[in-house]
Amino acid sequence: MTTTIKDIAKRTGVSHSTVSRALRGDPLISFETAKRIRQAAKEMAYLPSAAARSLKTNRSQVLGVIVSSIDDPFFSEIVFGIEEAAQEAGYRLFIAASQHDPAREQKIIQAMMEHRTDGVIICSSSFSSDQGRQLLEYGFPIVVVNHQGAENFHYSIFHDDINGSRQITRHLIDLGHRKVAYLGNSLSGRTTLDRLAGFQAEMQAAGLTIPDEYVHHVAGNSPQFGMDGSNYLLNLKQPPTAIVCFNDMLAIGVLKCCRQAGLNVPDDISVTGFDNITFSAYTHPPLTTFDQPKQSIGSEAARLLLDLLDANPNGAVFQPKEIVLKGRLLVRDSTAVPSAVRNTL
Amino acid sequence: MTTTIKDIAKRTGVSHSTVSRALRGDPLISFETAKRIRQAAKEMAYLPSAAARSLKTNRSQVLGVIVSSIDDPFFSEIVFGIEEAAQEAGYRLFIAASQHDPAREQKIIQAMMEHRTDGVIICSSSFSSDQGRQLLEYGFPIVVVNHQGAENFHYSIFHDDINGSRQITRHLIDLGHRKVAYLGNSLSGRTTLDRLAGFQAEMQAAGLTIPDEYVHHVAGNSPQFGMDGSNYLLNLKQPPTAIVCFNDMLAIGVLKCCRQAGLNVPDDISVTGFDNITFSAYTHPPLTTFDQPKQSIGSEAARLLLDLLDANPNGAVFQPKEIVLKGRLLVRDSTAVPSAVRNTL
DNA sequence: CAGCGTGATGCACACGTGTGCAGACCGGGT
DNA sequence: ACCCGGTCTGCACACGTGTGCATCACGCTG
Repeated sequence: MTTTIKDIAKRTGVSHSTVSRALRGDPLISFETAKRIRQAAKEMAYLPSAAARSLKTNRSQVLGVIVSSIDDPFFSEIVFGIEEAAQEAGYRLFIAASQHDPAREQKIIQAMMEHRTDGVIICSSSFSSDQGRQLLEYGFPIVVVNHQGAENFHYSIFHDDINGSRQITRHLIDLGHRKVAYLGNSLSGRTTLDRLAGFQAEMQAAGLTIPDEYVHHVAGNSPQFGMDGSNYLLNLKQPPTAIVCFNDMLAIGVLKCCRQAGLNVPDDISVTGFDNITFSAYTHPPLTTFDQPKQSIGSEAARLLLDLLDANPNGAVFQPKEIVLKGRLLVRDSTAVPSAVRNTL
Repeated sequence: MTTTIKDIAKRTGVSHSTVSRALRGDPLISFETAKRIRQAAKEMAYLPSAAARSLKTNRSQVLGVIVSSIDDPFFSEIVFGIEEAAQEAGYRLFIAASQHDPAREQKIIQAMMEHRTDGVIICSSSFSSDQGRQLLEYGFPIVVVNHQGAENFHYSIFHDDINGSRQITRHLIDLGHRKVAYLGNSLSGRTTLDRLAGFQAEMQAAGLTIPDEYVHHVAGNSPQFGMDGSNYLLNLKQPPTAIVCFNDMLAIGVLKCCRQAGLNVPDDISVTGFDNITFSAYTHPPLTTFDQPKQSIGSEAARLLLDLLDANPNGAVFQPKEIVLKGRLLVRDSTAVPSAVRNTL
């Protein structure tokens, strides 16, 4: 059996309320008594029951985290940031992966509500707005990561993807590329659209047109999908001289596909990624990418949510808040002057 | 306010006990009443309070998962397997990363105990036996993944690393390698020792000796550590013709280091990994590795734990159980006949 | 008509913790 | 002697759910 405050009360000869107060550090209890009680608690290896406390206080000290998939390194790093911040504040994490499956999402939401999670952080790109509304109706503080459906929720934190994508594109244009394609992931919703928008904006600013077939979407994030997508692009009548990939995962597949097609990166074709996941530094050639501060995004999201929790009990409705983080262009070796231009030098 | 069974009781004109029974599907309640109650519950958007239930039943429907680090793809995939199995059985996951930090581990354990987690799965390589004992004393069912300190716990599930490592080593020996080095991760405890043992056993079986300086350990799992380690090995007076790496993460760093040193893999030197993480198929050259069934390991661990939970309430002590899973050698392009041998052909 | 069994429901308590309120105790000032 | 204020502690109830037991209505049998 686990020991309870009643056991401690019996042993120290006080009431269980006194024990409760003493352990919570209530100044009502005299120092001497509190000391005795703490001592006894330690000796009896007392551990408070989170269930009982949460039942009484309506606070679970748990944050829910909904993520598209755990084994995507991008999300892993964000979760890492969340965990750091949560841990520090004495909160625990309740993590679940939606796997782009609506039925599964529904179960996750239900579970989080049943556990009376204090708040929820959504990093799932495919999160439906119906389900978001459902959470909101229950009064859950929600923070959205990565701009996903941010208009429905009031608190969000995201990376400036449009700007990042513009920088990537600018970099390629500066190198002399004119025929640039975009490879997106149709499952990534808003994020892929933002990056596409940045790409288009910068191309347009440079007076360059984008043939329809140069914008291609695949339905997943793995390198395998990157290979599929680049297969398509490389087999166009007019293949591009550079491919802007939605993220590093796809780019890694693109690199492999190019190699298999006998193309040398970056001499024959340039490839860019996005996110700067760990492995992007170890591809061959190392990937030019946009370094998104993933860990900061996670920890900022957690902090924002925690702030909301501190304020909400008053019933005070916060101002909607958006935090935008900026990353930086990381030029490595997968991009270079296109061969056509090089030959004219 | 959230609705409770009392609210439903008031609305349907029955007692709260009847509601409780009806919703739990107790056959004591007449079909008609149960139907009315279920209907009302749905209309009122009732969601049971996990805290209250868990307080009363002493079951939280939550499994604790302790992992070394979330952003290591190897662990991510194991967690993925755990989640699949847990979700199916109606259990939730409580994930925490120890980051090889004992203080942090202590906090994690405490949190899990306070939440009265139904059971714990430990995937953390650096988990101290003190803390394990602490968990056991509290009567937690524990399943250990990857052989880590399995002798202290009664239920474990792991991959046959010794055999896998032998196969990898055998493969290199068959190719003609005689000067083979092992690059381990000193933080991975038992796992790295098993793989080292397999390596040594197979080398010995082939009548080959291993110079002391051919066994080298680094203190982490990132590719960067792999680069550090291979830097050491390549600068020996007698550098090896093949490097057996503890895992893919290290191997990925080794590949990069070799390239930077102007060495061609596999023509100049062979490199092997272990685990078959997603990226090992996309390195250049694609990595020869040992495919460990990570997802199965996770789901098997969860299933074993769930079995324990079903049985334990009776107080019946289970037989200790070890489940050993086997993987398979995956020969890709990072290994080849050593140049010295090739030249004599 | 009494007695009994059966099926459906309510009563009351329990789980472990937190908290408003009352009350006990003590010392000091009139 | 009385009162007052301050300090400390206990009583009792609450949180939402689950469950043993008593209760009640009903129909059947002898």
